[in-house]
Amino acid sequence: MRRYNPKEIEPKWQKTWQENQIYQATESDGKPKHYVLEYFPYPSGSAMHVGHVRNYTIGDVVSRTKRMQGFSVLHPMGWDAFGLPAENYAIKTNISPQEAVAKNVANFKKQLIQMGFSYDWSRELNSTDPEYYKWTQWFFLLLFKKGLAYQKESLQWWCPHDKTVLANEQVENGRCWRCGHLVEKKALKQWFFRITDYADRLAKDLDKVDWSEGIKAMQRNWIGRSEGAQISFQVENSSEQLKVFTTRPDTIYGATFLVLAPEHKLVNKLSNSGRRSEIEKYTAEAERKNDIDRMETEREKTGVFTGSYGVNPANGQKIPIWVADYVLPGYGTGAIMAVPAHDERDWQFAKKFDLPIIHAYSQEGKKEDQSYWGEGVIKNSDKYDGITTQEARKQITLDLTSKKMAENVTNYKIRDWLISRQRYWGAPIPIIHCPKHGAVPVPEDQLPVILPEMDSYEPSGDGRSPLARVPEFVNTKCPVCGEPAQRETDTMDGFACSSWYFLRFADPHNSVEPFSKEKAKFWLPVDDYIGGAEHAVMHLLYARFWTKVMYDEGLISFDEPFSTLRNHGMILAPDGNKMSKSKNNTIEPDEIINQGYGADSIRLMELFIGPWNQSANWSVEGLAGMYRFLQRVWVIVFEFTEAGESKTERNIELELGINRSVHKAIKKVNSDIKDLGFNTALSALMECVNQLYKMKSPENFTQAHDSWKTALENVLILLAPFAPHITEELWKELGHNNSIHLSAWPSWDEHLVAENLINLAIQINGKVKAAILVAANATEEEVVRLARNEKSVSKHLEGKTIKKTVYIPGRIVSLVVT
RNA sequence: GGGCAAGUGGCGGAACUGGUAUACGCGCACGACUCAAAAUCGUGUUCCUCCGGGAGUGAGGGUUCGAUUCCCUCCUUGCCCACCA
Repeated sequence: MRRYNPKEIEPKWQKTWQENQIYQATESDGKPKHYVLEYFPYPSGSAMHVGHVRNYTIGDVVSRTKRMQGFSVLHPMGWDAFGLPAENYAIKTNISPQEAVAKNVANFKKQLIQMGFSYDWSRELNSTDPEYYKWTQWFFLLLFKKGLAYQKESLQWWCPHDKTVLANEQVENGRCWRCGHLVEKKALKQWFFRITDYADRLAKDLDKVDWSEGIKAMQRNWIGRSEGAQISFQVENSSEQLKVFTTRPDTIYGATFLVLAPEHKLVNKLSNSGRRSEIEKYTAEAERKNDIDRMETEREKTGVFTGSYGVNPANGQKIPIWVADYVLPGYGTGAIMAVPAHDERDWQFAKKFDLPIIHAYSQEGKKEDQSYWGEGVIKNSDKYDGITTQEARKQITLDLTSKKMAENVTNYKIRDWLISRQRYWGAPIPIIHCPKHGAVPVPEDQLPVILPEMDSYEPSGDGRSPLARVPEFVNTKCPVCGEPAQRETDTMDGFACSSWYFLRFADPHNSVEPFSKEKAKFWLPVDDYIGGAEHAVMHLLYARFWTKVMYDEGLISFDEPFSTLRNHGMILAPDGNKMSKSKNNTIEPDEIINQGYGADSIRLMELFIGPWNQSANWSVEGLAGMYRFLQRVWVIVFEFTEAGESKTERNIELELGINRSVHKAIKKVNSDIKDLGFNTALSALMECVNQLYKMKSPENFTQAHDSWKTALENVLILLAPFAPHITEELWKELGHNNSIHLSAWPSWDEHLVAENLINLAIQINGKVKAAILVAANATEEEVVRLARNEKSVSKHLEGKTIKKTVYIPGRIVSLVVT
């Protein structure tokens, strides 16, 4: 018998699969389609570790299973290679980003191939390829023409380390999501995508997709839709009205002051001359203040009185107008009505500055000594007293609306997507600035706007892109008038590239359009999108937005790109920490393969370690168990083929045992794999192999040759999606010349799986006292009689009376005695 | 503070729709093979026990003939969001 040596068989089969192109996706074979996609990776300098590999393993098992179950499977791979990590890596290693990407892609690809993943490499794509970013630019122009891309001067998050602006989503706790430096605010003219126009649909359509509640909640939270009213307060002795946004118009009778954000337009106008210097000092301070400080919820409230008053439109009360930085300028109207009795922040502010509070009362009529924001019955509100808060919300808004002092308004926390970056390594924004015609789109036939090669592409930090230093790039002619004009020098956020790549995979080599409508219609939407939760708000939100824009444009016939989203759990280092180069605790598949375990054992470990959607610590010892299991499969198959065919007397009992064991496994693997229960599917296979292992012997192989052969074939097929190399090798050993990965998935015979003798537990007063074997078709009467006569049961029944008997067929007999 | 997960042997975890808790794997112990070791194979492995049993799924209650599973209260951990009115 040959030894099981993964180092020898794995590269061999990887080469054969590639040569025979067995994983190529085709639209024309009449099978139903299934599109499995893993987030396309960012090929960075450091190699992939076993944590990354889990994502691709899950996708590969799904793809392989679906393929064997008769689907035409699209399982592609590409490279999301624009962006800061690639550029920073290139700067650090002193090579060009182009070279850096080529090098890293080659390394990643080698790693993926040696894991035996079944990608259709003929569809490989790279977001930095002009043939790809040509269409990213095309989509930019589509958004521009639809009025969804615009330029605006505003204060933006700026990372002083990476020397570029960042989108809101890319600022984490006041720090840059890439390098971790504290971000600042900088006034710059920037490009935005009007994602806020789609906020409502992006929130609502989450109901249509099969995603985990967690991710949906994160998106809903990020979009932050809230319904309320915009209410106008007349400013006393002025023609100005102060508009505030509130979700609780029902509490308007409890409003005791108004608050403006320091940045609010009316601050200056409403400042009393006597108080002006104090107010200016406060707003200047607020502006200077670090944004993290300002967002700190534990901080003491600060603020200053303007000296002006507003009139409550509901009751005509005059209330003071304050300025405070706990009110945010970018949300709602940048001004609020403060109701200390029903809002914790207003309560704190009122306490701090000794402002009046109209207290809430508990149900027992007790005066509350804190703010109360729950629902209830209205009090102290004139004619609204006695109705519920929900009812009052509607009624008060309605009454104020008729007086033209309010309107229903829906607000969102989400802001427009800041798309421009002042960095070199991105797709150039295809716009030409003409002194006469303003921002003019680059004509479609001039796309792509090629990113020029530069010797020195480091950011300067002056807020301008390095491309501004290339006159041949910048200086051009206006497409409208032909007069001298200048190209836009900012590049696009890398997330633009990844907002449509899943569509390009349907038609990756199309040179006349981003994708053909027919091919996109055939393959999309993605049936299984697999990846980690780190993309919950950024990529997934942006890709949904682009998809809806394309839908509105009639390019595609669906408006949600990912029907099912599968969020896998993270693999942590054995020490329980996240794997990272800096912690020096990464484990790479390469080392394990070199040790001789092989990719198949790694794949098994990735899945057997726990439920696919829960995180787990990598286990070095566990890997040996996977290898042992595979080796047992190896041994049975070889001992079987070496035993030969000599047909002696058939052993019916043995045949039945073999078949039963395998059919049970087929059934279990089928039901588990539907919900990605890979760990339990593998345990069922191990159980089956252990049983077969105990049955095997040279005589038994020849006595039940055909049953053994079918059984082993079925075991190999079930195992093939998990361990593609060893199963392919053993498939050949069993005499097959085609690939196991193109064979049909097995079904099971329910008669073989069903037991005719059932082990039934007997409970007395809820405690298990015994177990009896009964025929599966026994009547209740028989079963109860057998149960009562069982020795360990009858002794508990002596001198007692049975009050109740419960019999659940196939499960339990429960006797209640006194 | 809000949302979403999760808590079961020495460890990773399993348990269908409320029906014999601890499948499968790791580790460990003992045995076989070996001059020996590794590898491999076999047996055992929740805890306590006076060997009759008893306790047991984060804690405490409840519903039920029966609860890891359903309900209530609480504790702990992870992730995401957080002055969004």
